[in-house]
This record gives sequence, C-alpha cells and structure tokens, in this order.
Amino acid sequence: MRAQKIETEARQEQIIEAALELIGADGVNALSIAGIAERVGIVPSALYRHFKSKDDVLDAVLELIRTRLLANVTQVREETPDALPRLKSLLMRQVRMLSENRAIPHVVFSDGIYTGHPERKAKVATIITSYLCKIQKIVEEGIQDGSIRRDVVPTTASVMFLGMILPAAILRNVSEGGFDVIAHAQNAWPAFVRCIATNT
Amino acid sequence: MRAQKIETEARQEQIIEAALELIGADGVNALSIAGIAERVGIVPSALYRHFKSKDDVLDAVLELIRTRLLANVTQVREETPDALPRLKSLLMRQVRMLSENRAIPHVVFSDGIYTGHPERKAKVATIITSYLCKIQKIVEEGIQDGSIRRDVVPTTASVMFLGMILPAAILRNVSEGGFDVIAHAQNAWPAFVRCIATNT
DNA sequence: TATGTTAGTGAATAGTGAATCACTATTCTG
DNA sequence: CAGAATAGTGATTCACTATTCACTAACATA
Repeated sequence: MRAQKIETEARQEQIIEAALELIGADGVNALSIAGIAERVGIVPSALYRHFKSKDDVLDAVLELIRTRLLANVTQVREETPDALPRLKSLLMRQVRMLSENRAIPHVVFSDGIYTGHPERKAKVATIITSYLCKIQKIVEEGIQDGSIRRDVVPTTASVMFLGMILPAAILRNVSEGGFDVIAHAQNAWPAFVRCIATNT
Repeated sequence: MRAQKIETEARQEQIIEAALELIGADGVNALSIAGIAERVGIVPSALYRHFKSKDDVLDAVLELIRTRLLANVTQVREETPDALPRLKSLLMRQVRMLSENRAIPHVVFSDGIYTGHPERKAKVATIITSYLCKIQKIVEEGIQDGSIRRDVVPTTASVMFLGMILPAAILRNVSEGGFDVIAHAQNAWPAFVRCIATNT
C-alpha cells in the first residue's frame, strides 16, 4: 500500500518527531533510517526526499531540542520577575519536559551523536553552555536584588542547578522509569534554596 | 611484524585498558575491535583468543569501572569517621578520578552500551544505585549524629551529591576539557554543606 | 484533459565492522 | 629436543544500514 503523498515540510516534522521518539525509547544508537521510515509510514528511501542524509536528520533533531530547551527559560523569564521563583518554576518545567520527552538526555549526553562529528559536539556544547548562561544570569540578578547570597558563584550555582535535573534524568532512564523525577525535584528544591538563598 | 606472544590474562588487561582509553577519547560508539587491537598491537582477530566477543569486552570494562567506583567509597569510609568530611573527601576523590578517567561518564551515561542489552542496562542501574545507597548511608549516619539536618531526605541528598559531579563531567567532555571539574567541586562543596548541614 | 513537478517505491549497491577459520609462529614442558 | 599447547595472522564471511537510482503514482495548474 502506497503512503499518502505529503508535502515536504510536514513530512520533515513527522520524521523529526519520529526520530525523537525512537531516540527516547532506545537511544541514539538504535536510531535507523528504516526505523524512522517505518514509524512515519513510508519506505526508507522515501526519507531521502526530505533529508539529505541521516546526519541531516540528527542535526534537525538537535535544533529542535535546542529551541525547546531555551524556550522554557525565556518563558519563565516572562512569567515571574524574581530570581528564586523563576528558578523554581524553571526546575519544575524542565523536569516535566524531561518526563514527557525522554529523548533529550539521550541526545545531549550520549556520545552517539557526536562521534566523528566535531561540529555537532560543538553545537551540543553551545546548547548546554548557553542554557547555563541564562541560569547564571538569573542567579546574578538574584544576587543584585539581595535574594541570593553574595558568596554564591553564579557559574557554580548554575551547574548545581543542572545537577538537580541531570542525575535524575539519567536515573529515570537507566531504571526504566523506576525513579520519580518530579518528586525528586520537589524534594531537592528546598535544599537548593538553602544553599543559595540569603538567610531570612 | 608479528606481535609478541603474551599470556591471556595480561592481554585481557591490556585490552580492557585500551578499550577504556578509546572510550574516554571518543565514546562507546567509536569503540571497535580493530581500534582496540591496533592500540594493543595485535591484529583484530587475535583479540578473540582472549575475549569471546565485543560484548564480553564491554562487560569487563563495566566491571572494572564498578570496582573502581565503589572502591573509592569504601576507602573513604576507612579514612574518615564523620559524615561531612567523608562526603567532602569522596567528592574530591571522585572528581579526581573522573579527571583521570574520562571513560567513566561515557560508559555509565551513554546509551551505546545498553542498546539491545537489557541485562547490561540493568547492571549499569545496579552500579549507580548501589553507589547512591552508600552515599545515602553516610547521610543517614550524619543525621543520626546531628551533623546533618533532620529534614534532609537521604535519597535526595545522595542524588544531589551526584549532581555536583555528573554535570561537571559532562561539561568537561563536551567542551573538550574547557571546564575545570576540580575547581567546580571546590566551589560547590560549601554550597552543598549549607544545603544539608545543621546550622552552627 | 494534458503536463510538469513532487513524493513514494523497491531493488541494487557499497561500506562497515564483528566474527570465523585454517594456518603459522612461539613458548612451555617432559 | 620433540611436540603439545597457546597466541598471532590474514583472508573471508556475514549481517546490517545508509544511500542511490530508475521508475511510478499523485497532485497541481494551465
């Protein structure tokens, strides 16, 4: 049975989405053109009408993740004005996002994407660091307005913030969902507050 | 030129060591029998005299990492009696270990090892959780003797402890060493203390 | 309705890397 | 020193996957 003809842009989205889901399920290594094609409902070779190569697909996946990740931060900025509530809201958002989108840690932390692709590795580095920079900025503003201790190093705080999310994501992955990421975030938050907030 | 003949046990160690280094450099995906063989100085097929399969090599690598990782914890237990100094010492040890041994995060957090190998994934899960359990125990003892706050959830604390190390390791990997893991640990430690220690 | 363009198909190709095997060189031992 | 056991070699097989290509069906538009 022949697949329905669909315009390239729509197919591209389907393909990226399918890739994202497959990566979330089995990791970057298990991602194959055949697998994507099957999920989309076309034949493997048809995929090449919409992407030049598998690498192209991976680049697109990475780009999508980048925008989703950073969008979260900017949305939080608009939502709340103060540093601590911003961070808390961001934490909960990210954790929820990871719950729904298992692919993200796979893509960002698996070497499968950048073996033999220094440019892509650099891109991952850029994504992470620009994410951290935004957090750092929130922390700096918190120091300015006195809600965050002066002796907190913004860089360190941003990495520790990531430290509430990342190990949890990996634990969830490795234990097949046997780790409650959201509960962890809720427990970790007050502790994190103690470690950066000024004593009241 | 023919390679020197060496007894299996010694070769096995060489092979595991080579695998570890290759993984550290380029990740699990880039690991090939040919690569290992070249590094060891034998021909690819010779490797099969010492290991049944590539999977066997990976299992051995994983086992080595497991022992190294857990050995660190038990050594720290012998070294110092109190919870907080123990944790600090453990932190610095782990960070130093990661600096010297780039393969560890690759092996533990890359999906390359467990795609299609549920048993191995389970083993990774076991390694991480048993590591966390040991930390948890230290925390619990700290709560007992009053050096750690009563309202700290031991599980959460252990995951956050990992959160000082893990993101740092990944940042270092991704940025090609452009991130000072040891400096980060030194900055993060006092903050972590604030978040779990009783106020003095 | 005819025609050009776009998307889908299936078979063929080619590269890669793990694993096997028959054979050879080396080392150990009686 | 003979010969058994052990380790190394190179050619080869095998499976797996990305990619190409000639062809076909569907759609848009003139």
